[in-house]
Amino acid sequence: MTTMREVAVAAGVSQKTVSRVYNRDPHVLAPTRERVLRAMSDLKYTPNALATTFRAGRAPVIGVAVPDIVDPFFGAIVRAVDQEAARHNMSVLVTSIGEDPEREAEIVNSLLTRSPSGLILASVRQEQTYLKIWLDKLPIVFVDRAPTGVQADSFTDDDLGGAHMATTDLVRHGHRRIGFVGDRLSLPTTSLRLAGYRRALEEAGAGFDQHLVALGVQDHDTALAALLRLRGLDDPPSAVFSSNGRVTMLLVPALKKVPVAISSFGDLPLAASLTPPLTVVDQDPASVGSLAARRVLDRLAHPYRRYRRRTVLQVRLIERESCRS
Amino acid sequence: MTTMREVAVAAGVSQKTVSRVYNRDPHVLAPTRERVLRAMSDLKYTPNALATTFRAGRAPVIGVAVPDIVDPFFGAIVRAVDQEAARHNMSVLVTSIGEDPEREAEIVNSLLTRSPSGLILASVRQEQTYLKIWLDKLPIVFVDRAPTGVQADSFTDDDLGGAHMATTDLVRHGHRRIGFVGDRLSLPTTSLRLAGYRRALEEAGAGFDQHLVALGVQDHDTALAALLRLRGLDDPPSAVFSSNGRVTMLLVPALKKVPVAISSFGDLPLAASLTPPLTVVDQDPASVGSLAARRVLDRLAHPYRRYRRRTVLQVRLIERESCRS
DNA sequence: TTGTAAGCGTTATCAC
DNA sequence: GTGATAACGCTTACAA
Repeated sequence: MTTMREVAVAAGVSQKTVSRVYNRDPHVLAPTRERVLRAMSDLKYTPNALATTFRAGRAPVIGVAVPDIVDPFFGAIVRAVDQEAARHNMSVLVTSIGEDPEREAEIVNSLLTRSPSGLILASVRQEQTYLKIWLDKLPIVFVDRAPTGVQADSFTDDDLGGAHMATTDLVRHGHRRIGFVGDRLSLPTTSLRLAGYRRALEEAGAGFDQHLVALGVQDHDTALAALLRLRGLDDPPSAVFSSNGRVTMLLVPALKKVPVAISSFGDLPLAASLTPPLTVVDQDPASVGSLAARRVLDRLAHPYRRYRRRTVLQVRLIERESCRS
Repeated sequence: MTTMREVAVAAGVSQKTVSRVYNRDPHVLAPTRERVLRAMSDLKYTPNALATTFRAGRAPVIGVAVPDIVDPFFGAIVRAVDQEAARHNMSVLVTSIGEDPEREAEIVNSLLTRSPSGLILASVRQEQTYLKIWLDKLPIVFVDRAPTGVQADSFTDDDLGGAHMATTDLVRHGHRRIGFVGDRLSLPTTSLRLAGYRRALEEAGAGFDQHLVALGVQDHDTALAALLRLRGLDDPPSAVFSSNGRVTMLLVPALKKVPVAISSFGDLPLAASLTPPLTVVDQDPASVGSLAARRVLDRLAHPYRRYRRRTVLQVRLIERESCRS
């Protein structure tokens, strides 16, 4: 790798002049610039990005931490961030947190150690106070789940509204007993969706029944168990509302054994091709990722500008047939 | 952030001694080490990773470039790399290449500019000679698709064998006219799978018919068009073999309009829950990612050791009902 | 307009 | 065993 110093020698100028030319500083005479440019191309000069980064004190990189990059929802967020970042000559440092809240701080801190210029996070924790020491060092933007215990930007979906919409839709299709199947109430998405579900039921005069709430779904076994428990109730539900796409993915195979109408918060890749086609609340993760990335970039470009902290994106119901049954 | 210099002053030693203590150099007297360690914890010393990286000349990072991170196949590779990397205090720089071969070099070169310690690549190009200048600078490992025009490690699946297996299975279910639906023959995966398909047909005495090969599938429209063209043949196929998971994802919705038996190279998230359940060749992308990451790490740890260049992983057929028709 | 010198925080060299 | 000094490649401050 050839360095600025070498280019400087070749062009018969100082290192600083090469730096100026490279960085398009106008204070260089045209002929000088020509000489330097020639030397640069002759020697195939490429700047050492590591040195620039070191100098700058931060890497031209956006860190992204999500529960699971294989989940198409989070995958879409990461891809959108990547595209937005690429436009600004930035790269994306990703990591999958997993579902264990205990490990998050360690994983994210290790990501932050790499001095990214910004962080985009879908936290699996109930509070994120461990991030406090970082808040004044780089822009941190929460996606999908708003922060608790720290002040930071967030782009989330209208969890309450979406759940309300989906539940109301089930009621409209004649369901009175509707189960809620989810993972952990410690996640704001889940608790908000439960709230939306509950409100819809109450508004419909169908009443809220704690027994219809089945939490703790983590894998195929717990998903099946949840459905079996609901079916075993004295007054079993005729439909269930699944609180997120991951849970729905686990629930779908179990529906073969425990058929029941279903509506899902979160779209799935082949939702329309299932039998019956799945009714879902569509979330547009690409927009979330894109907005989050742009916010990071905006904050870097305009450190003192003020922004709206919390942005809630609208969701829409895609009615298909699984809500009937 | 406190620096080594500050720790050195606090402990009354030289900067180099702090460095030695931090790096567990045994050539430090116990009492000296104690003093330094105390100073480090008093001042909450954390090394500046950017400086270390600059010094080292490469970042503790593995670059990963895949066509599309949202594709669960590639997502699983990325996640596996991430897990393996994390164990070695490395991070992962990802990027989605897209499907345009023209853009790959630019995208991957920009990733390489960040000086990752290694690169894992699922190329969308027919040849990768643009990587030649990098080969002696960092370990490059190809996944899913073996390299052409450059010598590098690769972890791929048994494309020919898997396609042969799936096609033979279709024949066993009574199909004689079997279509091949794919994307681009310039991808080694596609051409190898076509070869396996062809060999299976010839071995079965069913003969190979060029008209049964439908390429160019890129989206829902082209997928449907491919099926329609095949159905319109004088002697239409009773089954199709889909050359990869992405194509299958596009084909599945079209099957509603053009029903035909199908078998897919590449598993899908809800393959077993479709109607009919999809017969697939299962690929285990997590192993591919994990092996690739370990190879990168091994090469970094043992620069002069020799390794097998090409590793082909076995695949297995998961028989479900879509192959019947 | 151009150049000199210093410095970012770490590690390597080589004395002592 | 420990430390002074230089070096990595770039940018900033300041001079000329």
